[in-house]
Amino acid sequence: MTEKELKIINSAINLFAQTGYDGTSTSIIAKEAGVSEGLIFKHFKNKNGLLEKLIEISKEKLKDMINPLQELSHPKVILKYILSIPLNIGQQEKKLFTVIYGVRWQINDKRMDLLKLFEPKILESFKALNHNDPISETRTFLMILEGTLLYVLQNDSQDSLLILDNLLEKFNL
Amino acid sequence: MTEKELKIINSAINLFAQTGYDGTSTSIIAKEAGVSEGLIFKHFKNKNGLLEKLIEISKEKLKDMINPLQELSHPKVILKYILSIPLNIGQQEKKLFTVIYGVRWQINDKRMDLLKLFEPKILESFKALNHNDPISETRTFLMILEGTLLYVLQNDSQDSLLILDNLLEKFNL
Amino acid sequence: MTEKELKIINSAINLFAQTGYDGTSTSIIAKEAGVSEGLIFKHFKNKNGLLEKLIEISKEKLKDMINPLQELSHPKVILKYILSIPLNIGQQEKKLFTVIYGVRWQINDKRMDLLKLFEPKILESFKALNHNDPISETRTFLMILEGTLLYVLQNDSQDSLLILDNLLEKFNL
Amino acid sequence: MTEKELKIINSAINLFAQTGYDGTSTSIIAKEAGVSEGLIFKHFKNKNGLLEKLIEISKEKLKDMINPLQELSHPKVILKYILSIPLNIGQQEKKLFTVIYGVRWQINDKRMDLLKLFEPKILESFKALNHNDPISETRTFLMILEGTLLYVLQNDSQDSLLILDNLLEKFNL
DNA sequence: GATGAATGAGGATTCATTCAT
DNA sequence: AATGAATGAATCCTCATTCAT
Repeated sequence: MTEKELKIINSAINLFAQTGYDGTSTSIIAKEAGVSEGLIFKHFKNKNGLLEKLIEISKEKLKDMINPLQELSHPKVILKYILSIPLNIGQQEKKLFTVIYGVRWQINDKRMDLLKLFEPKILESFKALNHNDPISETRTFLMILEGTLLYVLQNDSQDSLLILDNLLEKFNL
Repeated sequence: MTEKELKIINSAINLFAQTGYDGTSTSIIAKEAGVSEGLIFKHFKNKNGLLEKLIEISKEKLKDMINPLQELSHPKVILKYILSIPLNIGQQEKKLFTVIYGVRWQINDKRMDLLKLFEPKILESFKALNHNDPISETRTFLMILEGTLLYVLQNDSQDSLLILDNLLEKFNL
Repeated sequence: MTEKELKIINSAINLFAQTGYDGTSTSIIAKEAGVSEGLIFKHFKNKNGLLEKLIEISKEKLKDMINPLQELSHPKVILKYILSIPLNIGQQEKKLFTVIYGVRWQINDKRMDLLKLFEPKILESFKALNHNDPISETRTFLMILEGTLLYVLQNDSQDSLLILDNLLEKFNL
Repeated sequence: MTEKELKIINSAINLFAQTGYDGTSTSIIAKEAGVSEGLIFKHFKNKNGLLEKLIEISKEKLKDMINPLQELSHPKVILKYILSIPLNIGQQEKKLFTVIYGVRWQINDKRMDLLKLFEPKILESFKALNHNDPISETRTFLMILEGTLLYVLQNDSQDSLLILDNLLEKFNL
């Protein structure tokens, strides 16, 4: 990955997050990145190829967030940790996820359902806790997780802790 | 409102919901509506004017959903009712809200925050219930409400009742 | 067919004949025609659609050349007439056929084989003349017809009559 | 001439013959040749330089075809031989000539008129045969020669002998 | 109210070409 | 000799929008 390739990616993240995929021209991306427009196509083949790259990067980031889960064993701790994820994401991740959400409504692709990645872990945890309807509870958990993520993406709130406490209580965690 | 005007609106709702605002050309809308392209501009001035119309319609629909609330007095009943709203919306509303969500990420406009409309009622209800932190609880309630709406928009689920029960329990309703 | 549509077609014929299909940009065509570039695409969908139109027109012209054949009955007269066709085409037809020939090497399409249209008439005539191998003779006739057309397209010769006489002699016509 | 240079030339012949000069990008040529795109420009300066090389090669091939003529003395034999040339060319030559023909309509260059090379020999032969209008007959001969070449380039026919016989008869050869 | 011909700016993409290594 | 990253002009095409009828 050359330096200019990286600059393109970063400009794309910023611009797609601000003005959306369709609303961002490749020429602006190039200008912002200080790069010729042609280079975008050399590296990513397509404007869409550039988007695909961002999706791929998002997946990587999410996997990095899941990794620590492997070392946790207690189900309550696992669920706590998952619920805290949306409230702890950094600026770069926020932008990336904003891009994904902005595009999700045009592109019907399972890969867009980022949080689905957590489903197995959540289900397994509720089972371990002997919840009487773990499947429903998992669905609700995911819905709330998504609501939280959406809130964070749009509000840059400071009271993450307060929000988290409130949510934990709802799930007796 | 002429018949052709209505056809334009309906085509716009369907197409914007499917392929997004930017992804839908005025020419396709016209073709779908069986109407000349020029007519769209006669009636709505702009492609954006057409979108504004859809937003306006969405607001109307939401107000229709809030109206019954005026006749309810018991706070628990009010909150129950609000939570049930996303789970009971019809096909047309679903499409409209999908349009709004698809556009929300490019257009930073308070009017896009549809559910904010319910905030006063929710806050008032939690206060009436003597909740010890009604403001936080309202925020959480709204987050979950949005998570629910998102889920409904994307999954056309059949078990609305199950989901609702599960959510009510979380708020002791 | 509007006036501007016609202007586009004429500019296309001239430019394609001069600089080839690939060598002619839609923007030059538009400029030459005194028309906005977009109009080309409104009317012909594609640059290729414009080419298709020219091919279609060429076919029409050829059919107009064949029509008089229906009224001829004597096989020798028919063959004479066909051989004279390349030598009598006008300026506009010359340009059109030049376009077709210029494009024929990239596009492998039966429709490009203009002279094939005459094959049935030629074969029928040689049969009527009791030629001992009418199929071979037809092939040779077509080869020579094409050689003649090519010569005319590239040389704007004045001695059509001389050439024709020479050819007629070869076929005992 | 390095091995890679040769590979470039061969790829160019194949691709230009298939999709035309304009229709073939230097990048495809490079890919097909298994070579970096830059190398094309190192060796041939230009895309056009590459074409010039192919034209040059074509001339060589034609000269190789003419050479045996020097050893022939009888005019009828000479004309026979010339007429047989288009019917005996190999695959590689076919492709090369197809390239030339494809480009001939854009580039107005005498060098494109391949068969002109034979003119002196043909004229001289008809004179030796005491033809009463050797100039006209030469022109006709060249026209037919070109028609034959065109036929061969487009039809990969198997009955070369039959065609040749038929042509010879037309010239009393 | 309605049409459809016409516009022109802007968009994604391709392509020949250069240059440092 | 050979690579491959990088360029920027040019190309085809789309799209919102206007206007005469």
